[in-house]
Amino acid sequence: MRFSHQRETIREIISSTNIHPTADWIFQQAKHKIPNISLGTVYRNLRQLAADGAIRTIYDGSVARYDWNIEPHDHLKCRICGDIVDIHVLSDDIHNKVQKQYKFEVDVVDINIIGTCKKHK
Amino acid sequence: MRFSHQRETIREIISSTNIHPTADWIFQQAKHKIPNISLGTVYRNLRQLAADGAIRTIYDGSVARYDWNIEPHDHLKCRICGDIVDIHVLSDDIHNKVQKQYKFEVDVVDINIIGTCKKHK
DNA sequence: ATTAATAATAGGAATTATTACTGTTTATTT
DNA sequence: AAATAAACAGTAATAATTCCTATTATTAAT
Repeated sequence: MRFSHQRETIREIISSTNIHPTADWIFQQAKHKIPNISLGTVYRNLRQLAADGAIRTIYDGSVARYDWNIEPHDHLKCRICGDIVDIHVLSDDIHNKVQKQYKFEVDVVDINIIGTCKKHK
Repeated sequence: MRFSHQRETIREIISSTNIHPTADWIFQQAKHKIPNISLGTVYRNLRQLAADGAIRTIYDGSVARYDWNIEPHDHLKCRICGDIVDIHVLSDDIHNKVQKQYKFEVDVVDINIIGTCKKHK
C-alpha cells in the first residue's frame, strides 16, 4: 500500500478520539484538514486500513464505527447517551469452550453489552 | 395490536426456519402465500414484532436478520458458508461482572463468534 | 532530475437496506 | 350496519456504502 496524505489524515483522526466515530464523522473532521477530500476516499481508506489490521470496524446496530484500538476488547453501549466504551471481559474461556464444544475454529469473539451507564441511572 | 393476515404469515415464516433470515428473504417467502404483499409491510411488521418481543433482531455486520428464538442466546457465524447457529455461552457471569465493575445497568449481553465451522476445516 | 507505471483521488452515479407517505382496505367496536 | 382507526399496497425518499471514470500523485527506474 502506497503512502497517501488522505489515508494518513484519516488514520490520525481515528487515533485521536475514543468516540468510535462513524465514516461520516471522520469525513467531517477530515474536511477541516483537506477541504476537498471526498466521502468515497474516506470509505475506501477505512476499508483498506481495516483490511490491513490498522483499525477495527465495529457495528453499532447496522451502522459501522471505527476503533483505533486493535487489541482484543469488548464494548459497552449506553442506551441513553449512545456512548460506547471499551472494556475487557476476558473472553479466552469463551474462545476455548466454543472451540471444543462446537468444533468451531474461532476467529473473533465479539461481545457487545447494551444498557445504561452510571451517568444515567 | 390488531390482527393481520400479513403479520401472521410473516411470523410463521420466521418460526419455520433456523437460517436467521433477512427482511428480503422473508418478503420472497411471503409472496408465495400473499402475492401482492409489499416490502414495506414486511419491514413494518418486523419492527412491530420485534418491539413486541415476539421475535429478535440480530445484526450480521450491517444487515438485519430475524430470529424466532427470543430466549437469551448467542450466535456462531461461519466465515465460509455464512451460516449462523444459535449457541449458549452462559453470559450471566459477564452480566454480573460488568454490572459491578463498571456500575453499568446491563440490559443485553450480545455475543457473536466469527470463525470457521466444522464443515470447512 | 525525468519519465513511466499505476495506486489513489475527487466527484458523482449507482446500489442496497430501510423508512416515510398517501390514498385505500380491513379488522374491530359501537 | 356504520364508524373508527390500524394496517395495507404501492411508491417515493433517505441513509449508508460502493462503484465508476477521468485526473493527480507517489514510487521506481532511468
